[in-house]
Amino acid sequence: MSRTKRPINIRDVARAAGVSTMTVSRVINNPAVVAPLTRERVQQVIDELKYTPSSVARSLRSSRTYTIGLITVDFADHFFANLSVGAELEARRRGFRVMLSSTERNPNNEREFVTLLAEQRVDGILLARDAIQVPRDPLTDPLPVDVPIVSTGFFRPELALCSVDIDNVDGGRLATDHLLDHGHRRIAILTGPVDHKAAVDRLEGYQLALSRAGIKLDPHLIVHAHGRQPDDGYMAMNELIQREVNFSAVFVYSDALAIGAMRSLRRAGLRIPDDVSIVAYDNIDFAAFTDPPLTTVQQPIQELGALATRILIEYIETGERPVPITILRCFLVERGSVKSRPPE
Amino acid sequence: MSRTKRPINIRDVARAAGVSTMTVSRVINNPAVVAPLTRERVQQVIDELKYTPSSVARSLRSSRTYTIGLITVDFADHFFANLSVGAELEARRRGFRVMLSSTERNPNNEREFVTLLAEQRVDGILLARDAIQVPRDPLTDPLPVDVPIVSTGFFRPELALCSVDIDNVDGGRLATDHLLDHGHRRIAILTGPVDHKAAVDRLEGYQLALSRAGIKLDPHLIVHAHGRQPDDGYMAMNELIQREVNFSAVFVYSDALAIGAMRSLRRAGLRIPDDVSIVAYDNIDFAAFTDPPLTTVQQPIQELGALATRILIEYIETGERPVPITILRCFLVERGSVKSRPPE
DNA sequence: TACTAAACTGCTAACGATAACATTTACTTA
DNA sequence: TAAGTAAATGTTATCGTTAGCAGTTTAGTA
Repeated sequence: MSRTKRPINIRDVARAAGVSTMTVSRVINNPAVVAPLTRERVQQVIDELKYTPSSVARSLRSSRTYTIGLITVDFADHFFANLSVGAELEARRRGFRVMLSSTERNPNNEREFVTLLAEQRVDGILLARDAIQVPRDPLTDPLPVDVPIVSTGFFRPELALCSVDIDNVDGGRLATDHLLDHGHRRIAILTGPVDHKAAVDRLEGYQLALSRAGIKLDPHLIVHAHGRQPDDGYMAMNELIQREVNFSAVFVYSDALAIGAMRSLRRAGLRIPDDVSIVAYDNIDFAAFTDPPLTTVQQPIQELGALATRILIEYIETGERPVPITILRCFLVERGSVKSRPPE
Repeated sequence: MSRTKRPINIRDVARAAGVSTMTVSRVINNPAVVAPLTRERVQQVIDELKYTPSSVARSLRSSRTYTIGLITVDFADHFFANLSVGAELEARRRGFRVMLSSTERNPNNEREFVTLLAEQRVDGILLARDAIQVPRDPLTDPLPVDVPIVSTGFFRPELALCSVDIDNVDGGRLATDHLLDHGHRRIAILTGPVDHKAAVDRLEGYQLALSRAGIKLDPHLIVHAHGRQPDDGYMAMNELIQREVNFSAVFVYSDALAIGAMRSLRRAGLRIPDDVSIVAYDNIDFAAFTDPPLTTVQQPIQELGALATRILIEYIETGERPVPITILRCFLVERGSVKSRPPE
C-alpha cells in the first residue's frame, strides 16, 4: 500500500544520477559550485523522482525549523482570526511556517503549549492573549523554555516578554473624545468583561478623555458586560438603563456588544443617534449594516499580527531581544450612530 | 547570548544521571522496564535540566511527525475559522499538531502548499476549499505528493480525493421547503458567487424543492451575488427588485448577504417578514440580532472540521483510504424573518 | 616536462533519538 | 555448585541531510 512507500531521499537521487549525496545537496543549496553538466543531470533526476528534501532532517542538522508557534485564545474570534491571518502572511513572506495552538480561553493551557512547541523546536513563539490572566505570577515563575517569545494583546511592559500591542487606552480616548467633540457631556461606557485587558484599557482611555475635558467621573455611567456576545451587550445596557441615570452618549466596548445594546435602547424607546449617540469598537463587517450604521474605532489587527511576526523573526535571526514595547494606534470610522448634541 | 544556548539533549541527561541514553529514552517512552531507583534518578535529572525530547529527531527516526497540514482559503472567514477550530481541537485530542497555510483565495497557491507541507513531512493534509477551482484538471493532473489528503468544502465524489462535506444541496432544500411549508409559492433565491461550490449546491437544493412541490422554475427569481459581503447582498437584491418580478419570499445564500439584502428590501419599502419572508444561511452571531432576527440554516462547521480531521487521522494510522464521501446535514434555526402567507 | 592552482566531487562525521541486538547482574534450580 | 533464566542496562547502527575537509581531475604556468 501507499503507506509503506518511503519518500524519495537524497541517496536515491544520488544513486540514480551517479553522483554522491553531497553533489545532490549542492545542486539544491548552492548550485553555482556544481559543474553545469552535472547540475543539469542531477536536477533532471530530482524532477523525475519528485524528490523533496526532508526538512525534518535539515532541521535536525541545522537546529533550525523555520517554524513559529502561534498560541491564541480562540482563533474563530474576529480579533484573533485576523491577527492569525496577518501573522501567517508575514511568516510565509519570510520563509517561515506557522504552527497553531488554541488555548480555548483556558490560560492554563498556555504553559502546556509553550512546552509542546518547545518540543517541536519551533524557532519562536507568538503569544496572543486577551485576558488579564495570571494563573501564576509570570515574573517569579517565567515560562518554561528559552525560545524567543513575542506577546500580543496583553501589553505589560514590566514583563520580560517583548510585547507588541494595540493602544487600547488611546482607542478609548479617541472614542470618548469623538463624543465630547460632538458636545456630549453625560457619556456612559459599556465596557467588556473585567478580566479583559482591552476592557480595562479602553475604560482607562475613557476616563482620561473625560478628566482632560474637566468632567467628573460618574461611576453610575460605567457598566461591564459579562461576555462578548450581543446578548451580553443587551443585558449590560438594560442594567445601565435601569439605573435611571441621565446620558446622551455611550462608548461601547465592541460592535458585537453594541448590536445588543442598540436593541436594548430601542426597546426602551430611545432612538439612535437622536436620543443616544454610540461609538463602538472593532469595525466588523456588519458594523456598516446596523441601523444606524455604527461609528466605530478600528484596530489595525492584521498589521498587528504581521508586525509581531516581523519582530519575532528578527528576534530569531539576530538573537537580540527587541524593544519590549511596540504600539499600534487605532483610528475612527465615522458612520451614523453619533449625533451632535445642541448646546443648551 | 541566549541564542547560542543549545537545548538540552538526551546525552546531557544521560551523562548527568550516569546512565546510557537508552535508559533515558526508556524512562520517557517505556518507564515500566526501568528499575524504579534508576527511573527516579533519571526523572529527577530530566526535571532539573528541563529536558524536552526533540520531536525533530524523533520524527527523523520514526518518519512520523504527528502533524497535519491545514490548507485553507482564508481563515478569517467565518466558515474556515470554525472549521479550523474544530480541526485543531480534534487533532490535539489525538496527539496531532496543525500546520497552517492560507491560500488567500488563490487556487494556484494550493499546489505550492501541498509541496511545502510534503517537505515538512506532515503525516496528512486537510484541504479546505470553497470554490469550484480547477486551475488544472485534478483528474489528469493529480496532486504532486503521496500523502493522505482529505478534502472539505468541495464535494466532488469523482475525484480521487476523499471528501468530507456539508450537504449544501440538502441545506438549500431545507430552506426552500421551510418557505414552501409557510405557503409561499413565488420564492426567489439570492445565491452566492457562481464559482462557489456551495452557491451552486444550494441553488440545486432550491430547484429540487421547487420541482418536488410541482412549481415551475422562474429564472427571473434567481440572482447571484458577486461577493460575500453585505454590500454584495444589497446590490444583488437591488437587481432582483429592479426586475419587477413578483415574490413573497427569498432564500439568501448567507447571513452576511441577507443583512445587505434586508437593507435593500427596506429601502424599497418592503417589510420583513410581512411583505417578504427570508431564510438565510450560516447562523452567524449576529443573525439573532438583525431586525427581524433571521431564520437561517445552520451548518455543523466545527463538527465538519473535527470529523474531517478524525477521518484523516484514521487514514494516516491505518493506511486505508476512507470512504470517499461523508456528508453532514444542516439544520434550521427558526427566528423571525419568515411569516406564513395566507392562502388566497 | 614538472609543478601548482583552480574547479569539481567525494568521504566522514554529526545533528538527537531509538530499535534491535548484546551484555551484565542477580537470582533460581537441579 | 554449575547452569540457566529473567531483569536491567548498554552498544551499535540508523533515520536524511550537510559542514568541513580530503581527494581527484583539469588547466595553466614556469
